[in-house]
Amino acid sequence: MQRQQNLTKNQKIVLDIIEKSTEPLKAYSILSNVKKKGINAPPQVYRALDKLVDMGKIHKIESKNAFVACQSSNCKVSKAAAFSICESCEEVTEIDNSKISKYLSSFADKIGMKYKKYNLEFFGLCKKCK
Amino acid sequence: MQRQQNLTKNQKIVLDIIEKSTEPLKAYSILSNVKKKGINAPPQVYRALDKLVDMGKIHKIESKNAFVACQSSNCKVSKAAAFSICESCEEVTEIDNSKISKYLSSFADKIGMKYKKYNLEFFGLCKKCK
DNA sequence: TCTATAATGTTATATTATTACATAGTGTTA
DNA sequence: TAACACTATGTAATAATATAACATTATAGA
Repeated sequence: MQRQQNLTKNQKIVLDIIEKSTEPLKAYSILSNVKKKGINAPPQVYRALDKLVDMGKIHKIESKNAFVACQSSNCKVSKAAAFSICESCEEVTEIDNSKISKYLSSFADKIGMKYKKYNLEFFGLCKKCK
Repeated sequence: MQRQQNLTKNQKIVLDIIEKSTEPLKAYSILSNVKKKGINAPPQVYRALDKLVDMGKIHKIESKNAFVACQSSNCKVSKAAAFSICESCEEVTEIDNSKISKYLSSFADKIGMKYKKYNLEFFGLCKKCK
């Protein structure tokens, strides 16, 4: 069974490039960037991405089919993530907001759901673009 | 300029099938269901879907690449949407929650963003599957 | 070492979405 | 009505995203 800190070779390569990026990366963009490191085909990238998401090391921005490194240590536990996305400059920022988490888990209780995780994507114009 | 209530032929066909469905529908599933009505190719479906989303008549469940009819009259204005998704039975339910909206718009103020819309997907086990 | 399991590599293919361009309808106004 | 801009439609081709299937190799325990 794989542990948090024991990333495999491909997982390390993929995580590394995502962490170095200032913007969300798409799977095929990752692929083209890691060809020189011996990763040749989509499944190798997608497998690494899946595991990294499971571990909470990265998040998928669903509305963009792109991946960002987790910027919040909380995610390792909750796998919950919230992002603000600027519709002008495309900047994506992770919102580390325990209030949202708390609110949603109490909301889950109220409607009788068992809380697992959530994904929140919040669109608008950032400070700079406003 | 197109108005809320004046849907075009293709938009009506697509909206109709989404409204009649009890689960989120994918674009190509919609396509195969409307071939008998004279819609033959993906762009016809995607164009209708785009417009319907813009109008707030339907929402896209990003994590599933699928579309559901809006179940809340509020969305027409805010284009904000929240869903609970059961990971066991796949049931998707729209959460009409003004608290979340209010909270997020005040949050936007706080971080200096101009609020446009949000998409929240909330995963867990529903009452029945728990 | 043996064995079970996880990870990797590879080819092919499925699924989702868009581009590009031709055609037809609709409303406005000169 | 004719000319026009604009929206919607139809169609073929292709781009972008993701997975299936299977062979091989590495790794960790018993």
